[in-house]
Amino acid sequence: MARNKFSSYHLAAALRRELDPAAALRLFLNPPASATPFRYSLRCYDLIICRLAAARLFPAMESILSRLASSSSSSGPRPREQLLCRVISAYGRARLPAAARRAFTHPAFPGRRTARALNTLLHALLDCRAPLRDLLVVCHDAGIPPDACTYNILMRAAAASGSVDHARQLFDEMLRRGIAPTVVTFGTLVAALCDAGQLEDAFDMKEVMVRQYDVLPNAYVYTSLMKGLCEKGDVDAALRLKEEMAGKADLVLDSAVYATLVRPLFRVGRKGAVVGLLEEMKGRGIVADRAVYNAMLAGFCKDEKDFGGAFAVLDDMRKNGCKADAVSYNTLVAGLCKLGRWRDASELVEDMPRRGCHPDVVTYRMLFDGMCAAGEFLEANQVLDEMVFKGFAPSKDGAQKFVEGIEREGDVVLLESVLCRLAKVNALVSSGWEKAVSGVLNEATELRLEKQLDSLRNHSGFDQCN
DNA sequence: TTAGGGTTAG
Repeated sequence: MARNKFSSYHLAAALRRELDPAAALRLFLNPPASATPFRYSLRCYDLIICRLAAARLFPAMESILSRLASSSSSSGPRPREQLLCRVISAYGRARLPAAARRAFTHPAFPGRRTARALNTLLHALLDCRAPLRDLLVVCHDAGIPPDACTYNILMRAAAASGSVDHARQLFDEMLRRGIAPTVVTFGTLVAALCDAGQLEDAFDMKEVMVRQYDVLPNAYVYTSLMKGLCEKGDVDAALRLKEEMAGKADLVLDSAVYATLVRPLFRVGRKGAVVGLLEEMKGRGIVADRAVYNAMLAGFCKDEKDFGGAFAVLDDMRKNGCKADAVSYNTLVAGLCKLGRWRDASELVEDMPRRGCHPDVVTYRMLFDGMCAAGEFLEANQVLDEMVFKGFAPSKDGAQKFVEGIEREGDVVLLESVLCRLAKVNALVSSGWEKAVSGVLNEATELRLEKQLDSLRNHSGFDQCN
């Protein structure tokens, strides 16, 4: 009988099998009956916390952390810092900086914090767009000796705030403290210099890292430099740099290297060279990813205005097992609308779910704006219906143009319905509707509408619209 | 635990 008992080992296996996080939580809280009180292993805590963190079920995750805190205060193995790092990162990805900071000091993890946890927190805060000074305060307060990774994150924060000089100062500081820079340090610095347009300094850094620090440039360093060259309009120099990479046995070319080159080549009218790049990738066994395809879609739609070519790219993506995302489709929708081809855009949007991608708020806004720009307000009205149903609001400009358009149609009933629907998604701009209303409505209707809209603004009268 | 590439609107 004892052998059949459901142990923490069995629970861990069951948690691994259960893909639905809510079901996994129920399983964790109510393990099948066992003769003795159930003892949770650290592994079970680890599994459920990671699952809840990934699913962003934070309140549930916090309650499990509290249980862990009270259970780990007794003797036994301590929760690993790696788990703490998962929790902190999850809060960073969810843009919850205060929660990330609280997690860092959570009593469920009684062990001493190392640079690893500190670095994870710094990175989470950087994800939340925290300014460099906040990160420096965190470093100071933690009292943990920084390592190269700490400095790399701080340098990136400096660059993100637009100060390459500060990034360089941090580099000097790490050298003074005897911390050896890594290839990531140089990758960060080169990218920062390129973003700031300081290409010469970036190329100097590529030399210095080898000569003075014995660190070889990798694909990250090369890709940043190639992008920098393209932005200066020197695509050929970027292509030469790619050849330099190919000539080095220790370097592996990847999809990112090629993605960097695609749009710049389209921009200068060299789409034939892009075909050559794709062939080259194939020859090297590099699979084109979404970044490469999306760059091609933008090239065909915006530079070439060749929608046959763009749709062919979509087909290639499907054939090659690369799933087009909303951005891929939005690029096409935007291009079509810009040329007044809103019918084609509308057909594509309708077909998106069948193709495995649901239109997002950007898709609808572009289609809506495209129809308004073409003066097709009744068509736009249909799109608005779908948007409101999904809780999407049109852009401020789009809503205004639309209301003005409906006003010109002179259909009072439609105008009333439009204003109500716009109000539902908070897209009512007062200047727009007041102007529209004053043009077409008689005083009594105007007064009634105004009342309705006031009550809508006070979030109390949605039923009046139906 | 840290760095590179692409793209839609506003």
